[in-house]
Parts: sequence; C-alpha cells; structure tokens
Amino acid sequence: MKINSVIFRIYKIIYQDLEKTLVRIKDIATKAGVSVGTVDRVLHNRGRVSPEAKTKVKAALKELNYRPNFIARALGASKKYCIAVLVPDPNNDPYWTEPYNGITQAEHDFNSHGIIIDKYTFNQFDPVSFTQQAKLLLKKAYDGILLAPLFYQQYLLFAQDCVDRKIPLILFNTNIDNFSVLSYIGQDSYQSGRLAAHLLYYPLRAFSGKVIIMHLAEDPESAAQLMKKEKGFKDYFENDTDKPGFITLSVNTPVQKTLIAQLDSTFNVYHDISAIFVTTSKAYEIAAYLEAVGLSHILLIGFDMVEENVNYLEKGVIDFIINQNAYQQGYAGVARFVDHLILKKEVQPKMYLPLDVITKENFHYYLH
Amino acid sequence: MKINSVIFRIYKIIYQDLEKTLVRIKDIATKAGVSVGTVDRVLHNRGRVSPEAKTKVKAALKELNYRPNFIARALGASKKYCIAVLVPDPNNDPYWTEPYNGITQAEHDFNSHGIIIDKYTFNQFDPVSFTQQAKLLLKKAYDGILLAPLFYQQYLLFAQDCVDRKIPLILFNTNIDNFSVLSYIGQDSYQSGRLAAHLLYYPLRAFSGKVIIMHLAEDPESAAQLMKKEKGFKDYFENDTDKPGFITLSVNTPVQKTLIAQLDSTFNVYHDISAIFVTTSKAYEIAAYLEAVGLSHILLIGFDMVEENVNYLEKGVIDFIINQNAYQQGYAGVARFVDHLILKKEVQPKMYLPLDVITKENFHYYLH
DNA sequence: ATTTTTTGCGTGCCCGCACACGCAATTATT
DNA sequence: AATAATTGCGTGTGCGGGCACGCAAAAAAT
Repeated sequence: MKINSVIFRIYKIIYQDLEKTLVRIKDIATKAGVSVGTVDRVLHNRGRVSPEAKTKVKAALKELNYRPNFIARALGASKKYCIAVLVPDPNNDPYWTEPYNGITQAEHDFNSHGIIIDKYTFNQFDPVSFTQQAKLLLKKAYDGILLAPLFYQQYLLFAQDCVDRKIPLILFNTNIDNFSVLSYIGQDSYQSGRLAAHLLYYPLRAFSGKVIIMHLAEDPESAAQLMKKEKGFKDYFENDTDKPGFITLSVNTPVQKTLIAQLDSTFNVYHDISAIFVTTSKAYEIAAYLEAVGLSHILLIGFDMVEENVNYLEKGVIDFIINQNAYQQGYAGVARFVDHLILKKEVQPKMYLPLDVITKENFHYYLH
Repeated sequence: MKINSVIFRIYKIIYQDLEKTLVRIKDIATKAGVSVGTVDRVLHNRGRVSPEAKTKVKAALKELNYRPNFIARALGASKKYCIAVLVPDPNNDPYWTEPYNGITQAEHDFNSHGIIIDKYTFNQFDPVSFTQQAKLLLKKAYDGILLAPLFYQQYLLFAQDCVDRKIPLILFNTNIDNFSVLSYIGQDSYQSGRLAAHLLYYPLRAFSGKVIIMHLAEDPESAAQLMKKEKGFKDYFENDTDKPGFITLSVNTPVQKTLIAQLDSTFNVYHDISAIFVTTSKAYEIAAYLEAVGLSHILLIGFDMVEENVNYLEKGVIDFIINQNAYQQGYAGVARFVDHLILKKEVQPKMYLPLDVITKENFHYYLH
C-alpha cells in the first residue's frame, strides 16, 4: 500500500512534468516570482498589485497559456446566483411548455453550480400581465434575467430598468435589438420558411396545386416573425418559372369556429390545394380539421414538437414538423448565464439553434 | 471587510439550512453516526465496514437522497485516464474524419478532467491492419477503448483479449453484440431507410418514376447495415398500392470508371428515374455524375455531412442528407468514458443518435 | 517626527470528494 | 498466551481556485 502510493506520487510528478497540459495559478506564481495571492488579484482585477508584478504575472499568464480550471472554480464558488425567468404561462399555450421544461431541466442540472431560478409567468395575450410580473420581479435583486420579450413597448420600459440596475438580460424566442443584451437565443424565421419550401418543393411542382400559407397567431406581437417565414417560403420559389399558387390565410382569434369556417370556405373556392404550411405551432388545429373532413392526403407542415403536433405526426396527418428547439432555447438561456456568471466565459451575442426536420421516422430522437 | 465576511458566512449557514439541496458525505456521516471515511467505504465498496454501519449509512444515503457532487469528484480525481481509440484512417475515406474530429474535440474538452487519448488507425479495407493496430494497442494498459469494429472475426478475437484484461469497451458505428460492452453508440439503419423514403414519398408518387437504391460500399463489412437501410426504405411503401419501382445497384470497387459505366447503362435502360437513394456517405460521387451528364433534376438523397456532400447540397444537386452524426458518435464515445471512469455515472448500453435531415437551408447549423 | 492610512503581497482556510494512512479492536496463527 | 494478521473506523491531506485576513513597507496626514 505504502509503496503503491509512493510510486503513484512519483508517477504523478513525472507525469505533470511531461504533460504541460495543466497550468495552475501556482505555476503562474512560481514563474512570475510572486505568490498565488498576487496572481489572483491580477486575474480578478482586485487591485493592490504593483505595476511590475502585474506585468510579470501577465507575461507568465500568456507564456504558459493559463486557462482556469472550471471544475475547481465551480467547486469553490459557494456563491449562489439567482436568475429570474419571465415567460408566457405554459398553461395557455402548449408551445410555451417547451422552453419552460428546458429551463426546469437546466435548473436541475446546474443547481450544484449554485444556480437558483425563480419563474415568473405572464399571459401571452395580455401586455399588462407582462408589466405586472416584470415589476414584481424587479423587487428582488437578481443576477440575471432570462425572458421572452413578446411585447415590444412593455419590454422597452422593463429593459431600461434592467440596464439602470445593471442586471444582465438574455432574450429568447423574440429578438428586440434596442438594448445591448448579453445574448439572444432563437431561430432564423426566414430560413425556416425556406426550409419548409424545400420540403414541399418537389410535391408542389408535381401536383401543380396550390399551397395555403396559414398564420394561426399565437400572440399579437409575433406577426413580424410569421411574415419572415412567409417571405422565406415564397422566396424559395422566386426563380421558378412555374411557381405554385399561394393562398395566405390569417386567423387571429383563438376561436375554433372561425377557423373551421375559414377553411371550409377556402376549400369551397379552391379544389386543387396540395399543401398547407402553418407558420406557427398550431398545425395540430389544421390536422384535426383535415382528418375530420377526410383530407389527410394534403401535405401538412408546421412548427414545433408540441405534444399535439407529435400525435398527428405519428398518425401521418402532419408530414413534417420544423423544430425550432424551444426546449433548447430555454435550456441554453440558463446555460449561458452559467457561462457568464460562474464560468466567466464569453457568451456569443446571438445563438441560432438548428432548424430540425422532424418526421414520423425520427421524432422520438428529439423528444426529451 | 471583516463584517462582510462574517455576514456572508452566517448567510451561507442559514442558506444551507433552508436549501436542503446540497447533501454532502459529511451530512450522511452525521446522520448515520459514523465518520466520513466509513461512508466513503460504503459508497465505493472498499470493504472494511461492519454490517451494522453499512446498513445505517445506506439508510441515511436513501433518506437524504444523496447525490454525489460531480464537480468536486472530478476535481479531486487528479488521476489520469488513458483511452485508446481504434478507428479507420480518415485519410482513406472522408466519412471517418467526422468521428475522428469529434474524438479530437472531446479530447480537448476533457483534458482538464484528466483524459488522455491515444489514437490508432487502421485501413478500413484491410482486416489485417485492424488486428495489427489492436495488438499494438494492447501493449499499453488503457483504462478504456473506443472503437469502430468493422471486422467481425478480428473484433471477436480482440474483444476477448479486452474482456480478459477487464478493459471496458465502447463501440460505435457498427454494433456487434457478442460481448458485453460498456456501450454502443450509433444509429438505427432501418429507420434511416424509412426516413429517406418519407422524404421521397410525395415526389415519387407524383412523378411515378423509379428510384435507384445505390449501395456504394465503403468497407466490406458494412453490407448488413446497407441492407437494413434498403429494407427500411422499401418497407415504407409496403402498404402502398402504386409503390414506385426500385432498382438496386451495388458498386463495391472504389474505381470511378466502374461506377460511371454502371450508371450509364442503367440510365440507358430506364428513362423514368426520378430519384436516387445512396445508402452510404458517397452520394457526392453520384452527384458528380448527375451534374456532369445534366441530370441534376433527379432527386438525390444520401448520408452524412462529409465536405463533398455538403458542397453538392449547397449547389442543389443533392437534395437531402441524412446525418448520422458521426461526429457526435466520436464525441459521445469519449464523453461516455468520462461518465464511466471519472464521474462514475451509469452509462446507457445503447445510445442512438438522432437522424438529422439536412438541406441547403439548415446545413450550416449542423457544421462544426 | 510620529501617527495614520494606503498599498503590496503572502498565508491560510474553504468548497466536496477520494484516498492513504494510522490506530485500536478483533480474530487468527503458532 | 503471545504474536501476527486482519478488520473497523477516524483523521488528514490534496485537487485548483476564491477570497478574507494580516503583516510589512511605503505614502500621506498630522
């Protein structure tokens, strides 16, 4: 035992000599001829360091290419970081369960790093509730706020407050560029429209039928994104000589009756509809209609892996889902705060998550 | 300063009392009325614990729902783990650069965790080179071996050696079930065939043309996987009354002349080919042909994001790539060893990576 | 010139866990 | 019965970094 241990230690010493991979603060200190405390002060800009010492340390830092050991750092940091999350209530719309679950998972994964998350939910149809929750939130001093800024005006007021208090913000789902935020996490709406078009391209030319572009609004402020999707979709066929016919339908009310009436009248007028592109996560509403009236053969493509969509995907009523990774958006939002607050890593200002193509054959790989 | 620190400590004490989230070995020891050493021995099955103490500790463990702090565990373990990687030479086939790069990235990411990787490459067309490298590898005592077992017989002999030496194995790309390995990481070939069919379904019915299923063999032993892909593809149309015509072509030699001749003669016989499904990563070879003879309108679908495929995807000659995540396979292989060796987490015996659908519109999200 | 303040720098403890080691108590061997 | 071997259990150290604290020397104030 004793001998083993001694051998092991010798081995370690030799090993560390051979493998220069691990550079510690201690090594920097030795190299610079100062103590670890001084190096620490330089690293954290804590002051109280003579210019000469600082230069020597910085030189050593560069020469040995010091990279802090995140593991050790995370361990020592017994500090707790409180993050507030401000998102639409998942109970009003299945779409919002996705980022919500992603955030919950991240909370779980990072709680050993000292991350504590408080969730504030608002009604996605009611700007006042957003402001209410935002005000409530600001009563506590958070180290960071992750939010989906659905309401432009209300967000601007809130963001101003956060900037004044120097609270870092991370936005997801919707980007509003007026203030400099730590990061935006989302998807490229235009590209997602093009992607949808790509998936429908061959069928549409072959059947030479029309395609309905369907905006089933989720919240009043998402219109801009939906337009981008529509533009991306149409642009795809730009240079096409025999481009398909487009029919754009917008249904803003969440009342199902209206939707059915709209669809009924559309199908009465047009008898050659071969595909429907739903620009929101509400493809399941159309799927229900198509199934009911026996039009399941019509190609249907929509967004997001909400449960209802996945069910219709399995049945074959929905043909493709483009996954905007709302779950990942929530998760990544928290993870970026971990990077920023704990690991002190740089976070990229924009993070576009992949546009996954989901079908009956591969959907289960993307479920959580 | 002094006061601040005191307040902080009191705060921490109160906090830990309120938040029971952090259960340490010390807490278990107190609860069970033993020392941390005893708890440690129970946790690691190091023996030298009385049955009574063991029971008490286990009870405390369960009651307090102890979860080890992986951060601390990883920090303390200054032990180095050496992992050998045995993979085909990326120089012979671009496909193998993907897992190779994934492994290299993982090596980089985990080197602060004490992971050291030695890479051994063999010629994917030559079983003897596999055995040679395997023997060479076994001269060093590795803590784990990650390999792509392309050659069945040769693998069996090697695996037996590893089992005798109690070296854990992780397989990827190709699964061989004879020995109990730590984990297999790969993709579901059958499903990937079905997925390809789904992407071609509407176009094929519409154009009522034939589809070529093209096996462009990469290595002699991958035939079984290619058959699964073909079966998945055909099964998709099983219950279809007007299923498309299938033409299966196999080209085993890597000589391009043969390939061109085969394609020429096929297109001479059949004039109604509307799609080609390449079951390997060699779709770019077909793309080059189609482009040269002016048949770019034919739908082309293949596997894997090797550079050549991505180029033809951008040009629009290849319509879809199904990504088997070879990069992720390599990365995940190393990551599973980190889980197993360092974090002592349980690793799942089978890990199926998603089958991503890649198009011109979303490919850049999937590049590394 | 003496006291106070500021600056520069080093030491020491803690985070949670792994592991070696050492001491006492028990059991086995002669 | 005396010695040796084994078992049970506690203590101590270190991993790399963060941070408080304290001591000396230099600068500023009296």
